[in-house]
Amino acid sequence: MPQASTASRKVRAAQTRAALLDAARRLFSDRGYLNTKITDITAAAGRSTGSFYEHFAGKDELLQALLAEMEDAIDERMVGLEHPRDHDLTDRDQLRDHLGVAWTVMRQNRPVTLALFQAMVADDPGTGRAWRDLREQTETIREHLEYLVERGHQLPGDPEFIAVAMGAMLVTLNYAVLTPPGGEDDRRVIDTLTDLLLHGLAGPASHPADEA
Amino acid sequence: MPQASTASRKVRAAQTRAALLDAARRLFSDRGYLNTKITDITAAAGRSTGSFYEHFAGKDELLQALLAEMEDAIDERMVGLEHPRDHDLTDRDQLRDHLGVAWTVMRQNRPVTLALFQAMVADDPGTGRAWRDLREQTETIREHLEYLVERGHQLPGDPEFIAVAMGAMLVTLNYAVLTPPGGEDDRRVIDTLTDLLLHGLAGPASHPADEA
DNA sequence: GTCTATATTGGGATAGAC
DNA sequence: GTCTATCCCAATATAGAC
Repeated sequence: MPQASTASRKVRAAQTRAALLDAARRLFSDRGYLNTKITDITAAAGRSTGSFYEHFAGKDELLQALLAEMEDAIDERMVGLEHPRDHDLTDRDQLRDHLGVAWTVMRQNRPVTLALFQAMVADDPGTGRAWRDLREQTETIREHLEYLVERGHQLPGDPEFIAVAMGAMLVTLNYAVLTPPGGEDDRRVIDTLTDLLLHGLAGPASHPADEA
Repeated sequence: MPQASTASRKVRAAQTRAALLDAARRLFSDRGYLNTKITDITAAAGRSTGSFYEHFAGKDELLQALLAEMEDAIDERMVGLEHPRDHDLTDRDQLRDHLGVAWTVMRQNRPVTLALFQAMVADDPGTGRAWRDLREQTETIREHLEYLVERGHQLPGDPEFIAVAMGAMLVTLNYAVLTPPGGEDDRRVIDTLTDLLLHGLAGPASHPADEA
């Protein structure tokens, strides 16, 4: 049975770990993952370098921990929500819903999504990691698109490619757009992307009847 | 007036410079810009480190030189080609033409475009460089979109944002797609992107009359 | 201009006291 | 577990002979 001192030791360890993760998040969203040094994190967290390695083997492992935390948070919010394969992405509301969730999650976890993006791009291009990562991240979208194809809908091309292309646009915009999350800007982004991806630059075709 | 030995000296210097640029191009497309060390370049070029600094102040300056070479090559091929603002990107042929040129140029200069992409993403996110770069690279598209708006066409959102979103998709796909340039794959990519951006996932609207 | 050899530095990682 | 102090190396950059 743990003594009081042992327990308190554990608590402090957890505090340190949390402080490191928190400092990392703050730094990542500002200077980015690549330019943030381990010493920057420890300094911002008010801990020592030695202490860092007691908790993480390196910066990449810390990023994995942040990712795990993010996924836990998402799972918690999504608990019990069914997500059947047969969503119709050519339905505006359903498409908007998907893009909205994706965008919101990315924005709310910007330090992490941004770090993952940098890590992906910093890797050697020849490894094909970028395609693999994008493919994984857009798995759900791909399934929905494949479902559409099965039902006889004519997509502009290969579902896998289209899904990756959509993902590429989203993650890069998430990186490039600086406006703070949760505001009016997010709504506008989601609306624009929805309409762009639904009907393209040409817009919803105005039926001859409408013009009369 | 330069002597024979002086001229030959200049020639050898130019050769070295060219060898360094060439080696860099080869390495960039494989391991990427960020992971390529200056010593890698000099080794691949069969020159010494000291010699490198005689030609470039650093890796970033070498990249600028590569960029300049690329722009020269483009200018040369585009010489005399008018590019009026009043292109209609809701016309399939014109849209496809723009996307095709953009994609082909990126692919043919993949070492450079890839390096520029990595450099853009590696920068601190807070500086807004990503948005600025994407905005610049899509200037032509933006102008065409603004022209459409002026003519009363309803775009899915702000022209600047749409142009950047299109650029984000293109440059990230250029990074992620590994297939060699110039092949059948390029044609398919261009076709898919054209149709996706023209009419979206829903596809060209089938008029009620067509279904009868 | 190009080379070899060396200086320099930033930052990741560990040793050992507490 | 946390700290301070130190080691270590990779990679940049320079010095100086040729």
